[in-house]
Formats: sequence, C-alpha cells, structure tokens
Amino acid sequence: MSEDRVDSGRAGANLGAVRSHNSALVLDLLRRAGTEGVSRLELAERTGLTPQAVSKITGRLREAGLAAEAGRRASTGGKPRTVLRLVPEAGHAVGVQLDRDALRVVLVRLDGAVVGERCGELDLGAGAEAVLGVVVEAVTGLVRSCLGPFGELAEVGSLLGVGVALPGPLDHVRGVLHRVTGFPEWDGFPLRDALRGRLGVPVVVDKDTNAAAVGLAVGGAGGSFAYLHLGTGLGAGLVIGGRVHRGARTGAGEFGHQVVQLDGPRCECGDRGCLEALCLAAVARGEVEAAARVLGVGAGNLVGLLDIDRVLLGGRTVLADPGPFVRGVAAQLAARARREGLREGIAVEVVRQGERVVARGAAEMVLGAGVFARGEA
Amino acid sequence: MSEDRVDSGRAGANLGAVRSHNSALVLDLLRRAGTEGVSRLELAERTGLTPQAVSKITGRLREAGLAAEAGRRASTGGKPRTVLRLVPEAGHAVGVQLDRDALRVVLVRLDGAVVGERCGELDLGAGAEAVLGVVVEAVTGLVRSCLGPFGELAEVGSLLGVGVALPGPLDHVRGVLHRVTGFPEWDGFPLRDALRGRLGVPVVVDKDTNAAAVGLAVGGAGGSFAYLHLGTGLGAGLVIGGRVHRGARTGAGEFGHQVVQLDGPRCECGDRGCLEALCLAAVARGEVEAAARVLGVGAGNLVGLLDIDRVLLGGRTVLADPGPFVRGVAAQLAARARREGLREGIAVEVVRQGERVVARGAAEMVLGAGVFARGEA
DNA sequence: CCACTTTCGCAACGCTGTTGCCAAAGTGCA
DNA sequence: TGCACTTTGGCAACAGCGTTGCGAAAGTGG
Repeated sequence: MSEDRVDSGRAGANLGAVRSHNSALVLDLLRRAGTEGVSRLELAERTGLTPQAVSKITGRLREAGLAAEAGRRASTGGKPRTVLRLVPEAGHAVGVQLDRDALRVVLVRLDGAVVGERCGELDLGAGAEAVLGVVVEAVTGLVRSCLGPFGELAEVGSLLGVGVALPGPLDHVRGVLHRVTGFPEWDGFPLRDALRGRLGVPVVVDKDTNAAAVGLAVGGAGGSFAYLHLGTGLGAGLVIGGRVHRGARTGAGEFGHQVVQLDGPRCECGDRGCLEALCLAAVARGEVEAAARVLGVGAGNLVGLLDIDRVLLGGRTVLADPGPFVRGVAAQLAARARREGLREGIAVEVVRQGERVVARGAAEMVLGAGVFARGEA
Repeated sequence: MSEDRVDSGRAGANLGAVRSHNSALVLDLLRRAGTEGVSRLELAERTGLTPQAVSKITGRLREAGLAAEAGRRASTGGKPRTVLRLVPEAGHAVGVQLDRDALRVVLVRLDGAVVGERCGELDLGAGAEAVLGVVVEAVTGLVRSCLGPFGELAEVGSLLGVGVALPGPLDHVRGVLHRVTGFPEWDGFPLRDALRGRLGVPVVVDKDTNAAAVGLAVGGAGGSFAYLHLGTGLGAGLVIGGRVHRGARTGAGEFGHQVVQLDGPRCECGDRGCLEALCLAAVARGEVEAAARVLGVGAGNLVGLLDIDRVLLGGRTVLADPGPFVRGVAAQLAARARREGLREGIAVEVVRQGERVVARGAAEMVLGAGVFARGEA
C-alpha cells in the first residue's frame, strides 16, 4: 500500500526509502494484528529483518505514539515476548460514500474499527454546491460528535484526512470526475480540490469499487482478488499483488461492460451484449439464478485472465439476497477449474462488512496513504 | 524485472536490497539505451539518484565488465558528458521456443541483439527423451558455432542461462508443465530441472505468451500492455506496471477462453462461446475480418478491465496477414474509447520481431533475472 | 589567455540495518 | 531455595548505502 516510494515507476532507492518501506511494512503488520498484537520477533520473521532492526523501527513508532507495548505472551522456556499493539486512537480517517441517491459517512480509527457513522439521502443531481454542502455538513458533524469540540476540522490532530468514493469513471491521481452517468453537470468537476478547500484536511477520491478493494486488501497478505460490486451498475475493484490496480488512466475495473454476448441486446453504454445489461435485466425479471450465472461467466473470464486468488461479492443487489449469487458464481468458477484440471475453483465470498464496505474502504485509502507521513516525523 | 528483492511479497529492505535495486535499475536503463549509450547525469535524472550515486554504481558495473565508457557527447558549454554503454558481449542467453511442430533457438547478447539462430521441426509427441535430446543438441550446437569451442556448456563464461517458452499452462516458479494440449505424456513433466540437469546451466521455463511479454517489456518504460498471440491457440501475456503478471498459480493470460457468446458453439475446452473457438473458426473459414472483429471484442474486454496502455499482436496467424487484424482490433478499441468519452483508442501494433518474439523473450527472461546475479559479485 | 560552465571523482558524512555482546526475565530441575 | 538454562531485547560498534561539500578536469566563448 504505502511502499510506493521504493518502487513506483522506476525510481532509485535511498536510505529514506528503505526506512519508509520498512516502517510501513511493520505498521501494516501491526494493523493486521489488531487487538491481539504482535511480538517483535514475529515481526522480524515476517519481514525478514533482524530482530534488532525491528526493535529500532518499533522504537520509532512508539516514540511517534503509533504503537505501544501491551502485555506479554506466555513464556516458552525463556523471557516471554513483549506484545506490541497499534494505538488505535492515534489516527482517524473519514470515509464518504456518495451514491446516486444516498450518502454514507464513517469515521474509522487507525486499526480500521468504525467509531461513528452517518447515513442519509442525497440527490446527486442537485448540483455541486448543494452536494458539497451536505458532505461537509455530514463530515464535520460526525467528527464533532465523535472527537469532541473544535473550530476547524484541521484542528483535530488525529484526523489524517477524508476519503471519498463514488461510482463512475474518474481521475484518481488528480481527483477529478470524468462523468457520473445520468448527471452531466459533474463532468470534469475537481471534487478533490473542492472538498479539500472546504474541509481543510487532505482528501482522496476514487471509484467506489476501488475504495472497497482497498479496504478489503488490508489483511490480504499481498494476494490478488477481485471485488465485484453489483448495485445500480456493475463494476470491479482489482487487487493485484496486494495493491489496487487502477490502470493507465485510472479507468481499470470496467467489468460490467465486457461483452459476453456478441450481437446481444443493446446496453445503455452503446455496445451490445454487455455483462451489466444482461445481468441487471435478469435481476429486473426476478431471475436471480440467471443473473448469478451470467455474473459467474464474467467472473470466470476475469479469473482466467488474471488467475486471482478469490472473488468477493458486494453491492446492494447482491447483499439483498447473497445466496444465489455466491452459489451461481462459485459454480461457474468450479466448472472452469475442472476444465483446467484443477481440483477446486477459487473461493467466492460475500463481503463481510456489507453495505459499509465502500465507505470503510474510502477511509482506508487515507490510512494507507497518510499514516506513514506522520510516522516519519 | 529484477527488483524483486526489494518488494517481493512483503519483505523488508536492507542495504543489500537497495544496492541490488539501484544497480538493476541502472543496468536496465543501460540496456534500453542500446548502442547510443547514456551519460551519468541522464541516469541520475531518470533514477532520481544523485550523480555521485550513479558514478559509484556505474563504477561497480564497469569493474564487473558489464559497462564501459564509449565516447562523449557534444559539449553544451562545459565539460562534455561521458557516454556509458553496456558491454554487449559480457553476457549471453539462449532462448528456446517449443511449439507443437517446430523448434526455434536464438542466442542473444546482453543488449538483446540476436547473434545466432536455429530453426527446425519438432514432434512434441515423440516423448520427453527425444524432445530433450533435440533441444540439447540445438542449444549446444548453436552456442558452439557462435561462441567457439568448449567442453561443457557451463564453461562458456558469458552464458547466463537458457530460457524455454512453450504453449499451455505450466508452473513458472517450479518449471513444471501442467499439460500440453494434445500431448498428455507431458503432464507434470519437470522440464526445468530435466533441462538444467542435461545442460548444466540455469534454465527458466514459461508460457510462450509470457516470454514474448517479457521480451516486449524491455524498453517499455514501466507501462502496461497486453501481447495477444494468435497461432494454433489464442493466449495473452500481460505486463502490468512493467512486470509480467502471472497470477496466483502462474496461470494468468487465459485470454482465448473468455466467453463472448453465451450458449455459443462448444469449444474444445468444454465451455461454450470461447473467444478462441470463434476466432479460429472464422480464420478457418477464411473470414479474417470477422476473426479480427471477434478478437477486437476480446481485446476491448481486456482493455476495459485493466486500462492498459497498448495492445500488441503476434503469432503465426496474425503475422501471415497483419493488416486486417490490426485494423479490426483498433476499430473495436476506438469504438469503446468513444463510448467512454475519450478522444482516441489505445494503440494497436504488430510485434516488430515477428516470429522471433517468443524465442527472444525466452532469452530475455534469463537476462532480466540473471544479469544482476553477476553484477553483484 | 582568461572567465565561465559543466562534468565527475575524492573524502567526509549521516543514516540504514547488522553483528557481537550482555542484562533481564522467565522455566525447570536439584 | 538456588542454580543452570533458554529466550528476549537493548546497547555499542560496525559495514555499507546514497548524500553532501569541494575541487580537479575539460570543454566553450569572449
């Protein structure tokens, strides 16, 4: 997540990069360990660093207030290991999910736990000014109710930033929307800078599917998976090698507009036989099993192309009745695996966080990127 | 390519890793510079390292015999820049392409230039012993004719290893074949170890499409692209962020068996409506334009999913008559781009090296992995 | 011929993780 | 209760990375 300094593009590595890389690594392991904590020696084993190096790194993290000692393990015949734990209150992030008709805002701690939430209605068509007002109102209100009184949001020391997730293609790097289907007034709107200006804290913007993928990747042990989101549309967030794949123009994940039926029915995108059109039409007809089968075909195409570890399902339509979707997709993947001579298909699951997965992931984008900027101090 | 030490999995970085990383980086830039060479300051700019660091690194490379000074640039008002160039003869690698009915062996230098080639017929069904014999014979014969007399292959100091590329699913990490369609006797054959035993030099094994992708990625500036190979089958090699994506079980790139026609005609894989079946059927009927259109649909699905930079076409069928394929695929991608509101589709090209692309890429796999092992000494 | 620009190496430096060593804190047996 | 042993983890010295400061080398241009 945060080791971009070492290998982004083809950049040279210096000692600062090594420190960033290793500190981020340790911090990530600490986050995964959660309440249980990890010992220094375990960290050394998992990172491949020497115990002494881990001691130095964790020492820096403790000094920065990000980690703390928390009890000790049972002895195995010698001095018991000291358990290190993340200090969850040392950092917070806000995650915002904007949908066509709804708004969800969560406040999460450094350890990923949700400590506050607000949901409400939203009319994306009401114009940028109105929508921004609602978002600013919801974010400041939520933070105020959870983290006490303050004047400006920037005064909340532990607040690392705000992550915003919304549907439709956008430029993740610059935080500019390309277009939001059905709402042409958002075309080219610089959402990140606008929000950053009104909130006064760092803002990150990404597609909803990518945000969810970021959230689900925490604890994913560097694996690869796809998050398939079936709601008002159908998209995918791809995690490859523990990192979200956004592509050259941050447009990756157009899963719903893959063609699975040459010369099939017209899709609103203008093409024919798109997966999204077929799948949603089946849902509309009440034929969930057929929808699941079509979704499974698309998932199979994706799995064949990328050979990922597992498939996660989410989004309003799936969550309303998960069983048939999981079974349908799993069946398709199992059949594909059999044809390839493998024993079993790859795992298919429904996301555990349910409706929250996107908002939580949006917050996680901030934690993944921002925690370490403080740890460096 | 070779910076795995720094970020493979989630490994900690130490000083050795930094040196490896940076040396590999510089070496890679030197290889791309080719005959023209690069100056130290250019290397510094591109890596982000200080000129002094580059001087130290190139000093080590020169001492190892991998690089040398080669003239100077025109002065711009001060001391002219000294040009550094790779010493092409410092390293060689053999690339082997095994196809169902043909064998191609190339010997390439460190700079990627092909200095020797052998082609011949092959019967993959003749059994492992016979095929291995033919390969060993061809490899030693070629190296002997190019690099002078020797007893064992391992005595050729500049020979870094042999890369082998062949169709069908296999385990790249362990060098074991899964199965070669139509030749069940190869199921589970440990090709890498068998060849390594008989040749006495390091051997790397990979799918033909991945090998081609490796070769094409050299000089690719860290971008992402897909190599689509249409020959007796249809597969893809994916390069994401300058690195070949092989997936969890090194099975990525199953491009030909994506379903694009629900309930379409049966494919020999057992599924229905596979791209490969439809595309090859059209070719068999002589309808090249239709084949290209179908291929373009598949390419569009891939581009939408991964948002890559460009698409490269190769393989016997494409090379026999490239025009219609390039036009057909480009048309599909342009249409997709228009639907997404982009000005133009992504670039579609035929691979320049033609029939050699796979064998060259196989050799490149060795250079990418092996050069640096020597540079460290 | 001299001033200026630009390249590039030497030496000292700061910082990284590593190594060698020892104190601390347990277990387990006599 | 005491002693031997195991295991953890900090202190200090170290090797090696890229960086900084500075000066020599090698050109151009007036």
